[in-house]
Amino acid sequence: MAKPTLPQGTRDFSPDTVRKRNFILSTVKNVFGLYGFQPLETPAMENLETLMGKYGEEGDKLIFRVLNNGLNDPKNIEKSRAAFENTLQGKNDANLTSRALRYDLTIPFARYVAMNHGQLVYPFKRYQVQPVWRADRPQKGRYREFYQCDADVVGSTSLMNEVDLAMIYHDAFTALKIDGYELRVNSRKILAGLSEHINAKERLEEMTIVIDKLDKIGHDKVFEELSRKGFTEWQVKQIGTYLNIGVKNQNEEKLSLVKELLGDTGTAKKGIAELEFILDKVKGKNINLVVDFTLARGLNYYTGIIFEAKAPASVQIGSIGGGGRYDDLTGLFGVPNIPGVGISFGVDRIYDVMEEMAIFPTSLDISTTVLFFNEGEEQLKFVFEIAGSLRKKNISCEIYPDQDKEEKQFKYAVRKRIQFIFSSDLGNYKLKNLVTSESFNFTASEVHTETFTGKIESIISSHK
RNA sequence: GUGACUGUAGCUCAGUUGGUUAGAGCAUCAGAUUGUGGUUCUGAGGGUCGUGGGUUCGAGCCCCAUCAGUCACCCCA
Repeated sequence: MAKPTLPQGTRDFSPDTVRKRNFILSTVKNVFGLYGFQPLETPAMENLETLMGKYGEEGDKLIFRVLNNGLNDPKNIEKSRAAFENTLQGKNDANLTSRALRYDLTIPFARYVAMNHGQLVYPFKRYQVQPVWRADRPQKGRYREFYQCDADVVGSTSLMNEVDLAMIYHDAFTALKIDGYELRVNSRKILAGLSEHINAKERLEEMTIVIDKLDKIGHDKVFEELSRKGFTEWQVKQIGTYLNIGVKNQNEEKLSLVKELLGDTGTAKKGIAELEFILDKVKGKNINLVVDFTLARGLNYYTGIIFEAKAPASVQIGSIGGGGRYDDLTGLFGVPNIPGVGISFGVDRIYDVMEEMAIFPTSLDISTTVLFFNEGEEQLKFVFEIAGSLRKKNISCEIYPDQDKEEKQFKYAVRKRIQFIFSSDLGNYKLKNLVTSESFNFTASEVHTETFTGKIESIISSHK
């Protein structure tokens, strides 16, 4: 038997990690719920056809395909062989692979909306937390299997949806105690306005992709790349003026400067109005919303407001979430005119941020609340009853299964980070808090009364 | 897909210009000690040195191939 290993780019998650991640997810899901979003799940696999062509040429290559079964069935062999030949030519052939693992949550959602658009109640607000798979080559912080956590609202063009989503970011990060996070906001319409302003309307996408790299490669390289792509000196200079506005401090100041620069285009005006609407609505909400004209976001289907959530500068992790508005979610599936806006939380990165800031609640470090030592048949019968009563009170507890040496049972409790142990050695009944080292002793007569479970319960709940 | 680097015990790593029987710490297990908290001591198990070739009297070490992993580019979360 060969050594067991994991497929490239996948991870096991240990109990400690899962507890912490569940804390993040339940906090975020709870906030989604408070804003009227409903949970949705879609299958791990979609028909390959559903996914192909939705993520660009590069994206198609990164889709994990699932091999069909029964290729070697005698009646299929000729078909299989032909399909394989097609595949070698770089074509898809449903006779070889007709299904694939989901690549993101947006396209399956679009597929769901397109399939059910007659039945859905609009505006339809859903959140979805599931793993996705990419056949990318993994590297630091990038995996072939990872979780996405999305919330979208479709069927409404109202900017109140954007306001809600901004508040969701704020409420979730506040609940997680990620102080110092920053929510950047921009509008694609302003970028579109910029492209009109420099007479390069048709090159919006190209320009956006370069601007999006600003954070990583810096102003100089961005200008270089723009020149290399054939933007004229004047155009690059205008883009430079635009990008410099982002350096100014106050949102109002930035808006007035961008009005000066791009106010001559109707598109930019609309974008500015969008930003002003959102800023006005969240005024006084203590939300750290920062207008950032350099924010572009790589994905090209955004058409309006775009968001990016940044981790506190002290942790140097960067983006922990993002999203934006799109005009037409389901057009590709034959159902036109369903606009939407959505956001995503980067769960893995949020985990890293919280780990680095050391802000996970300490209660997450405790696995079981009480361990009952195993000290023989007679005690076992007794503690089994107590354990049962505590569980009914929703207090987690376990009885050590074997009558091992006390030291071994003790070590188990310490290593598993159990908060309390209960032992009854030689008629000396004791509940001990391993976190604070406090002990509570009981006499045999005390222990065998009906109120005893209640006593334990109150000790435990006062130490939470 | 392109490039660079790394593969020695369950884990982290030593291993000299190529030279007897490949080591340490941690972890595991057993025993002893300790009479109340992760102690200490002793011992044991555990390795085809990623795999396959080659050079050599002799390879963990040198050469070639191959596989795996890590990192960077592209792209993205």
